[in-house]
Order: sequence, then C-alpha cells, then structure tokens
Amino acid sequence: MSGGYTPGMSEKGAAAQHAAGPSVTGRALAVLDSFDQTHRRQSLAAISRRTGLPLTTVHRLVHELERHGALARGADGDYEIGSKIWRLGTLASVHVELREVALPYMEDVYQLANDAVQIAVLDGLRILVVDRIAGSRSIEVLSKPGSRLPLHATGVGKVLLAFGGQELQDAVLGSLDRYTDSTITDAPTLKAQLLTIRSQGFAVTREELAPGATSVAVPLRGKGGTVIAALGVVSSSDNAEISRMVPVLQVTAAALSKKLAQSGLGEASRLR
Amino acid sequence: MSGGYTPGMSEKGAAAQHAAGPSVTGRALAVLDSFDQTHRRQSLAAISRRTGLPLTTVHRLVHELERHGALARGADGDYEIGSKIWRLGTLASVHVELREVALPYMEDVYQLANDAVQIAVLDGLRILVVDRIAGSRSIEVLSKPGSRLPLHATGVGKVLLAFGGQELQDAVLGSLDRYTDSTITDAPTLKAQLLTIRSQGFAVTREELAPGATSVAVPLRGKGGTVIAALGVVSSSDNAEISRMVPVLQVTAAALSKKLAQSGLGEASRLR
DNA sequence: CAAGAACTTCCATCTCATGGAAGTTTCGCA
DNA sequence: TGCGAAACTTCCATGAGATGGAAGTTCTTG
Repeated sequence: MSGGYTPGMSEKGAAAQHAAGPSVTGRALAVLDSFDQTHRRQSLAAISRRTGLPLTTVHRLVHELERHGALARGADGDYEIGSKIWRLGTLASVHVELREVALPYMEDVYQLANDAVQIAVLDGLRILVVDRIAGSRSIEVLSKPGSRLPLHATGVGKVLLAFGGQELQDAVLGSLDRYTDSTITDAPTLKAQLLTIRSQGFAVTREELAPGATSVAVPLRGKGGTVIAALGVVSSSDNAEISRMVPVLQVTAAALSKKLAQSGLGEASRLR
Repeated sequence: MSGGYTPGMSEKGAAAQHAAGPSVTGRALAVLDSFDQTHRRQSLAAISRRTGLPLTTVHRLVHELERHGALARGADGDYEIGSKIWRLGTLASVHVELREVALPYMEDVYQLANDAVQIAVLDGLRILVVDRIAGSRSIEVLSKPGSRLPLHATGVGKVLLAFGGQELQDAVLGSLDRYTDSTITDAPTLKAQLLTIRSQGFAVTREELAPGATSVAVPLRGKGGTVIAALGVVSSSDNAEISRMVPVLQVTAAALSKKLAQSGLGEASRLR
C-alpha cells in the first residue's frame, strides 16, 4: 500500500532460484522454457517443480497457454509444446531462411556422402543445430534440429569457433568439458587447431563428442563474407574416406554462400 | 468496462479484432501471433497496429520478450521471432516426432519422384505443412513448413478431410473458397470425391489451389490405425505420370505408419 | 481400501501491468 | 540542410488482474 515498494535491487542474496524476474511474461516463458529435449512432455506438478513456481500459478499459466495453442495436452494429461509455437518458430528468420535455402544443397551433399549432413549456427556458447538430413540408417547422431552442442567437440562447432570473435574464443577456451577420451580439453592445443582450421578452411573431429563418430565441416558465409553458419557431415569412424568429402563440402559451401548473401543473410549470430 | 463481461459467446459481431482476452499472457501471445509468413519482421509500431494494443503496452511486452530471446531485433531495428521460440517449436511432438521419423522416408520418395514431397497434419480447419523436401529446382510451391493451406484444394488436405470426423467435414464443406477455375466449390461433388478417396486410399488434385500444380497424397496412420497425417507429392501439371507415384506413396506410407505407431503417435489431430 | 500425489476451484490481498502524456530520436522530403 | 511527422522511449498514478494459500476433488499406488 502507501508504504514501501523499493524499485528493484533488493533481494538477490536469498533464493533467486530462477532468474525469471517478477513479470508475468517472464513466468510464462519460464514455463515454456521448462520443456527441453529430455522433458518434452511434463505434468503440471513437474513444471511447477522445475520452474520453482507455485503450483497454482503454473496451473493458471499453463491453462492460458493451452487455450492459445502454445501448449497442448497429450492424451495422458501431460503437456507439450503446441503447434502455435512450432508455427511461430518456423518464422525465425536466421534458421528458416537458412534452412529454406540450405536444404536443397544439403540434399546434394547427402546424395554423395550418404552420411548425416547437418547445418548449425552459433547460439551463445554452443552450436544450435538448424537442420540435419539422415537416411533411414545413418549412424545415430546426437544432433537433432534444436539441439545445442558444445563448440569444441563438433566439426561445425570448431568451424564456428575458429571463425568466431576473440571474445567467443576466450569464453569457450576457458572451460573445455570432456566427452570422450579424444575430446580436446587443452586450450593451447585447441587454439592451434583453430588456426589451422581458419587457414585450411575446414575442420575435422574424431570421436571427440561421441565414440564412433567422425565429422568434417566447412563455414558458410553470408553477405559481406561473414561466417554465419557451418555445414558438416557426420559419419561412423571406420569410414576412412570422410576427408574425401571436404572438396564436396567446399564446393557446396561456395554455392550456398552466394545464395545466402543474396537472400540477405549476414547479420545474426552474435554472442548474446 | 465495470459492467458486463459475460463469460463467452457474447461478442463475435462487434469489433472482436483480437480475441486475446484481457490476460497478460494472452497479450504477449497476441504480439507473437502478429508475426506470420508475410510479416516476418515488424517494427514496434507495426505490431501495435496489427494487434490493436496500445503502443506503450507493446513496447513493454516486446522488450520483455526480447530479453528472454523469444523475439530478436534485426539489424534494421525490426523485430522477428527469436531462436528461443524456434528451439521450443522443435519440441512440439506431433510435428517433430513426425518429422524425425518421416524425413528419411520422404527422402526415398523424393529420389523416385524428383518432385516436391510434403507431409501435413490437421490444424483447425486447414492443413499445417509439417515438412517438405524439394530439389533446387522443383516447381515453386506454396507450401513451406508452417504454412496453413485449405483442406479442400490440396492433395494432403483432401486426405485428411476424407478420413476426418463428420464434424470437421461439415465445417469445411460449409464454405469452400475458390482458388482457381478447377477448385471444387460444390459440396456434394466434394463429398462424393471424399468417399472415393476413403475407399481407394489416395487423393488427387489438379490445379485446384494454384494453376500448374498437381498433387497426389495418401494417409499416414498412427497407433490404432487413426489417420494422423498425410504424405503427398506435388508436381507440375504437365507431368502426366504423377499417378505413377501412388503405389510408391502407398508402400512408403505403410512402412512409415508402422514406424509412427511404434514411436507412440496416435492421439493429436483433433479439431480445436 | 487407505494414503498420498496430482489436479482443480475459490477468493481476499496487493503487486505489477496499464496506457496517457511528454520527451527524444529517426526518417522523409523539399 | 532543416522542418514536420512518425517511431521509439521514459515516466508514473491508478486499479485491473495476477497471486498463492487453503481446501476440495480426482487419480495412483501399494
């Protein structure tokens, strides 16, 4: 009432669990954000637990979101992301323009490589897999569209890192998680590799993220020559010929880059 | 104001511009919803105009949404859907599970048909294009992933309609928009065709949505045999052999349906 | 069949969204 | 190059709408 209400910067020390801020919008997005690759369908209570929001609040929000098609309720009562969100996501231009333009070229690569072909952009300190093509029996890869994978242990990631800003490299080189025996966790080693990648124009990984998977990748450039994405092939490790794909990727990348520049891509991919 | 607010079924006649309801969540979603295929990037003022919300309100909401990555600001200051939304959309199971499972099969069809291959589900009274494969030079089709197209003028649409509920058919047959000279706008005619489609298991359209485009489509079934999606090929009209694709589609659909049933698809696709 | 968990409804309290007004920046045009 | 208009941003008094504890209902599980 009449009394207090100090603007902001008061708490912070206390709970401060979910940095959602007190706004309704923030809370609604926190609810949506509680869904991820391993929590695609959640019960009300689960959402409440994961967001730290009181059950009643979640209940209200979730129902409102459902009414608008942002969430959908599965047959078992669990909730999942609704088609409205999917449709909207379809409009995210970096990804969609990229995807629209790139898919046909990825097809071409796929025909030659017969291994999983993927394309990714930078998203914070990880790669965001924008799209991927894989035959009915390509090796089981971790990357699905929407996956966020580490920069230093994937082919596309190394490319984006090598051509990324100093600021980005510093942040990533600061902490290199290990995924397999072959993961490069030594900053100087990686740094040297990045230089090579820059000069030779492609990157290679050998079982650095998952055992049995090898990949090569090349950069994609937009307007003005800025690297805005990376194109790569992931194959099973026993395929010694994977480096054979480099020229194919490079030719494709050249053609694709021209197209991308035309369709106006070229900003994007900033480190948030 | 102070007065009324009868629960539901009141307005409809009057303005009723944006049936957003007074909730914050509703308003935030209205902002997001103001983005569509033809309005992928919008200025603050444009959003305000299109949603009917006061500029100040939009200003606040948009900034909040941007802070959370739900919107992104392009280089020119315009806003667009952000990668957070895209990533979330990636989790929408009907579409993603569907897409994940179906893409390889679509590949196979594409190799044989060499024409645009698409897959769609029901979304209200339209189809929602879930995915599409097209070579670098397939005919320019209207369907991109995320497009919502009419049920009675597309191959996939007719399939979904033919296998849809009575309620759905009634609603659609009630108003059949015309797109070309060949569009079927006579309810009895269409009704007869739907029966044929049900019995023979595939649908054909000839220039009913856009001149020069022909398509064939077959149903995809999930757990329990319910039709949950449709698979189709779109080709240029002078391709007399398009019906040659029917067996291919049917074989593929059979295999795909089995897979879909396995991965638990089978609810979804209800008429909201 | 009982106990606990998940979900829903209710409602008094007060926080936070609201949107008009006014100030600042950007843009288009002469 | 300068002026008017449009786009954007900041401010803040007000009250609409969000909040969440409590209690009731329905589903699970042992």
